[in-house]
Amino acid sequence: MHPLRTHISDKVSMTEQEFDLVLDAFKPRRLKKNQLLLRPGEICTADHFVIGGSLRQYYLDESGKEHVVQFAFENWWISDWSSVLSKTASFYSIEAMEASEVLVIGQAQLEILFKQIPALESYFRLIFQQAYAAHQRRILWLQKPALERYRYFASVYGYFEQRLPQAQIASYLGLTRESFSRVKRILRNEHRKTAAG
Amino acid sequence: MHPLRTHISDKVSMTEQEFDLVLDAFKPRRLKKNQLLLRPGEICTADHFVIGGSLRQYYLDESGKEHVVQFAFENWWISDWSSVLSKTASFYSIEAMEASEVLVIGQAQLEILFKQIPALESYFRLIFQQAYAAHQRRILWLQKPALERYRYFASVYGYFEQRLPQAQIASYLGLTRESFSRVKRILRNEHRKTAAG
DNA sequence: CGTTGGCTTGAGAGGGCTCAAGGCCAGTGG
DNA sequence: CCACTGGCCTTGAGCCCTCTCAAGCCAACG
Repeated sequence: MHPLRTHISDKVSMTEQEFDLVLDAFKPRRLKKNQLLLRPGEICTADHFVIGGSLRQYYLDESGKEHVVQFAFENWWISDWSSVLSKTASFYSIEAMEASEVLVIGQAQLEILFKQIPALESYFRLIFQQAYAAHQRRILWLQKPALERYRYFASVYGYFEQRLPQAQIASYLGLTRESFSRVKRILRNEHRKTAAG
Repeated sequence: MHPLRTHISDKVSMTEQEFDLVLDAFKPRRLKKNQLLLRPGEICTADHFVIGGSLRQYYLDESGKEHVVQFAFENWWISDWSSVLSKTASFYSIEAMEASEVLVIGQAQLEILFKQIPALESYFRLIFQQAYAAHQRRILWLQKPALERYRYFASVYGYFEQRLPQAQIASYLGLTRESFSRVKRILRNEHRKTAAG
């Protein structure tokens, strides 16, 4: 079954015909490593469903530092919904971290589909609801010290962690690479002690 | 016009009959100052639309400190959607900061209405989409130094600021009361200089 | 083998925290 | 009318965590 179909079926029920309609509205797009899917200053007009690879959404601050706000892997959605909704310039970049493939759907197209297929709107309502809840949790643990942040990250992102460069994880955790490196050393030492008994 | 009707009409179009159906599904609830609308450990099963007053949603950490994640004023929605969705115990409290009145709707009831009135689901989809975008922005400025956080807060929350106790604002900004107090002094001094020329 | 990218280590600085007082009302009761 | 109280905000001193800046290390690659 198509990965998008699987993902939708996990949340709402949709007929084959409806899903075919949905799938027709998407265009596939391949991205090379480090290629940008969205550039800051552009108005984002589409949503993207990740078929393969991994992407990150980040903000470039005044001093040129990158702040990762979001990752996306297989079966995740990624977009700057703030820009889409308000039709204003995005201040985020979305970049492929590995060679990736995404399915693209324009917001206008999506709105049309919502009218035809209420179940699709239910699905997106759930997606946003979950994303919102996840971000609320993230705000909480961003206020904890570095070590706990990392522990939480490791527990939530589990095996994805291995696919991510340290610098990206550090940024996502709101840490510098250096501090992140030190945090990991502390954890390593704890494990050594535990292992040694 | 009913405040909820106004709020819905700003985002989607809905007939009188549909809106009457919606409104019938709500129950009003009055809260005294400091009264809890949601207690940690409870499963949250409802959404709440604020008619009057103000509420805050906060997390009590292991050391007993409160972390405000969200405020709600007139015409805002507030709930622990994470708990609603997953039907698990909430780790948030929602408390009235002033004597307040909210309209309550159970999630089950809401799902039924979604089936009957697709426009309502559109409305909620938009609400969540906006809430998500707002939280993403919040994550960004939570990483900036205290002064900038406060400036941003003041620019976004504008006149609500006067209705909020300092301690709540401090917590929302991820600061202690003391640090927040110092930040405000710095800003006052800046203004004095500017005013004096 | 030099370069480049990604990770680690070190030393010093600084922003925000903790703990502990101190000030300023508004409300209350003598 | 005034002292007392409790809530709320401010101030101060010292500390700690994380940042910055600067090297150093290692593996991959040309």
